[in-house]
Amino acid sequence: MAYQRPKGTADILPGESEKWQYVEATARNVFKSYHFSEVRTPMFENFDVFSRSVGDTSDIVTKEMYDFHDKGDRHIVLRPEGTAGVVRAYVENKLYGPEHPKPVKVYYMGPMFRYERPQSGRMREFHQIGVEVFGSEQAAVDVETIAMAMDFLKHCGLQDLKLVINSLGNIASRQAYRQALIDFLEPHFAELSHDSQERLHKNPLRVLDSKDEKDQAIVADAPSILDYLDEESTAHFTAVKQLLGDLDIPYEIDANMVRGLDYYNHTIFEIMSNSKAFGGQYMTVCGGGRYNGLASELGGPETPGFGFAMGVERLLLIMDADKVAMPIDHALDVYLVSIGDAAQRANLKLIQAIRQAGFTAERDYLDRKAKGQFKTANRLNAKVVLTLGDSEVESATAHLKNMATGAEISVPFAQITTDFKAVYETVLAAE
RNA sequence: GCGGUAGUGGCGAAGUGGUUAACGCACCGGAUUGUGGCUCCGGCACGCGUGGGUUCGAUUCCCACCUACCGCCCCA
Repeated sequence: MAYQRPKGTADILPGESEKWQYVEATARNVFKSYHFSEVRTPMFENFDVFSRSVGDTSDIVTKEMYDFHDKGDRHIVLRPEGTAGVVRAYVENKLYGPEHPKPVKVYYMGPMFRYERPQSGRMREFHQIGVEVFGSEQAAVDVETIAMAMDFLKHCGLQDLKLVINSLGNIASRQAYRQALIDFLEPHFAELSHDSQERLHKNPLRVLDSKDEKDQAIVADAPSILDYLDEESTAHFTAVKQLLGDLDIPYEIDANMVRGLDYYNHTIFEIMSNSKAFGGQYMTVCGGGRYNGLASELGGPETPGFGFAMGVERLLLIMDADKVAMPIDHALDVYLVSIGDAAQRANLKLIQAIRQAGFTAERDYLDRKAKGQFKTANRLNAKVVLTLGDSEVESATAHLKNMATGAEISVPFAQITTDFKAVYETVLAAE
């Protein structure tokens, strides 16, 4: 094989691309009903946009970014996630200005890049559908946005979803907890896994997330962040839980759940699926939360924010495993069969007229025999086949065959070019 | 970054240190000068992931690399 696609990338071919379109269209529809608008930001940003926002001790920044220096010696990175760029755009374009009604609600969909070892549901170039809401601290924003994510996944046919929430509290609460956690873990330092030792001082919350058994045993007795929430943080989290209850959205609280990105505070959540696609294990399809303070971190005014992102590859994996039926439209209205050069020429005008009339039409381009052309028409599921040979060209009349019934009728060219809709209906009615 | 498994035509899949690399599906052609299904006949890998090495000879043995899949790490 002369050329191969880069490791961890995929070609999304016809047959597969229709599924992507369906998922994307579903997202647009659902998001529209919540009054979100699309935003499109660059696929690469300055390095600082991510190191500032995602956190320079995060795994994403320390080892997973596709970064390089361009010909102007700018330090560029292919975006590893969507939020930072959207926040940058929000600030740079002053969407915080008074002429923009608050909250500003946007969604995006597109490729993200992380330098990782590919696995099922994890690619180096992968795709996310995400949303961001700027300008409101209200718990209703958290809850409605979570509800929208659930809504979307249900529209995609997903069953058995589990919503897990937690609160990281505001900056003060988080700082207090961070210290408490360090104080708790330090006596156990020698027993911790290597990774957790590394993280203890850089990002102790991540130790909570460790899958190492010994770490988990230690962490089991660690203080809970929920006990360190101050009054404001508690009030917010309580409101979130109440509103989820009002909407009858079931959820679990996992006080050990953290996020890989540093910018989160207050509510964080994940939506998980235990689909066969992941061997019955729970796998996260959607993750997000609140990120008050990120906009100011990127040079804008203090602005509360809330958002989520979901992995399209993972979503599609689940939909495949769960055999979700997608209404994919492959309909071909007309296939044109022509025998001989004169017929081919005549067909050109007819097929264009048919397409202009709003019908889907295909023909043969390989000079195949009539039989071969009919076989193709059949395989493409053409509803009607229009046949043309020398005699038809002479009489300026085409044969139209109803492929379902086998009935055939003759129609003058003039009628086909001027009113194909009527012709088509006549053929379909032919027994 | 670490560990494991694998890589033969468009797809699935057999196979061997040595003349022409099974078979199935798909596709193309013919039987049927211009009509879909079935059947029958015929065609379809100068090649066995890539590059080296061993050998008189390698798809088969050895090494490296690449890629995919699974797990770790982490995440969507």
